[in-house]
Amino acid sequence: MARARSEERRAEILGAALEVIAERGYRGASLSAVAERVGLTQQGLLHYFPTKEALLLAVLEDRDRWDTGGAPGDGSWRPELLGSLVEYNAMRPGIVQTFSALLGESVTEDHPAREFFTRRYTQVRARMAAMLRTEYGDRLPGGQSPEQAAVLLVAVLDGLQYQWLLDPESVDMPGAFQDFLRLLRQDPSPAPDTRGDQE
Amino acid sequence: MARARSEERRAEILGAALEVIAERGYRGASLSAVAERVGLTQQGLLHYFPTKEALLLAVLEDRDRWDTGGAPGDGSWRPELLGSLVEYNAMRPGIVQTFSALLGESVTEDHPAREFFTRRYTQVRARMAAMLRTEYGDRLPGGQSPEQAAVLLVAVLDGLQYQWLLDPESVDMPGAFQDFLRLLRQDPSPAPDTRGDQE
DNA sequence: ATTATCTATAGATCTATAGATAATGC
DNA sequence: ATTATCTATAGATCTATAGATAATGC
Repeated sequence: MARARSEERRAEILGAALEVIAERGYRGASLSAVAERVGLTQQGLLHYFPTKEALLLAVLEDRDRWDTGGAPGDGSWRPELLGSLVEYNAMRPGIVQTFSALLGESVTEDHPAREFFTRRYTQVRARMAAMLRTEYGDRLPGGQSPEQAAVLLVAVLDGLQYQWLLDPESVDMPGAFQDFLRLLRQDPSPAPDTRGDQE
Repeated sequence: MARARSEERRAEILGAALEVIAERGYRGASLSAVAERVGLTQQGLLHYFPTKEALLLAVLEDRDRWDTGGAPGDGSWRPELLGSLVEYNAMRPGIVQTFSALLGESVTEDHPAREFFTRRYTQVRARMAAMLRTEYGDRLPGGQSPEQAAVLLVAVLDGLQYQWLLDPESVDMPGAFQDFLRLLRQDPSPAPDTRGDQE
């Protein structure tokens, strides 16, 4: 049972770290703040993760397993599922904020998450390209290769998150993403436009 | 002449701050690091900007004046000019990095740049929408309203910057942006695809 | 007088190490 | 024995304030 208890504690700590990082970023997050949330002293926390950097990397790995774990290996993805993912994210600003804050910091020198994100984006682009190829073949309706469209797809996902986090009233993230999917499909259908930016 | 000297010094400091923020973000940037680059002590620097936050806000205002100043009020923008802007940015990773790092941090609680970015994005979306309306009227070729397209346009600009900063070898930022413009135009032209993500 | 800088320093943090103590598992 | 925590603390920083000193402008 000791192992199980320990794992539980670790998971609690990771959860608290996720929150604190969402609020203050990695550099702004202090070990004490994380420790306090799980009722430990800062030194007690270091028993589970030997350094602050180790804690961050554990958070990233954990989240990555979660996010990637939900979806099977490669093949079975479809663009519509991505739409649902965005809708899901729109209900969990905390997680989105953690990742957006870390992504922003990660472009900074010697940031411990930099390598993680670099690798991850390479993977995600490849996965998206594979999905688009399955869906559309070697050319999308608009003439782009799946690889070309994949970079844009990922850019839209990230870019929308920042606009949405800063101003959720004005930016309908899921709706905008649907617009983008329609654009890729070259589908000149309804395109409701029942939303904002009317400030 | 005293005023001029002083203004010069301020400008030097703003430049140094821009660099340090690019390297470490705002929270990670120390006043000493900025001061050192202009040959001042940290306390000497505080003679020009009374607090760290004031320095950040001055950097943002300064840059904003620059970026916005280059282009006239509203009307005369065209999508092609945006393409050139992206090409220009691709040659100045430092500036892009400063802004990307700050944008990332800004979604974090109580961040002094948050309000600035929120306001700025509202403005930028409005400006882009106006540009698209001038170019295409009330519906783009793909059926989107200018407002709908504007959110996506801005998202693509930001999102591409992160992917490019993390992995400039694999991501052709200007090329990808051109792909996006073609997508908006529904222009199934060449779409060269002479580039990467082949890792 | 005002402006530009400096030294000294208060007062907060922050991460990480050392080592004690209690509890748990065999 | 090992695991979980704690107290004490070293050693770095960091921002900001106070007040001195030199230089500049009138």
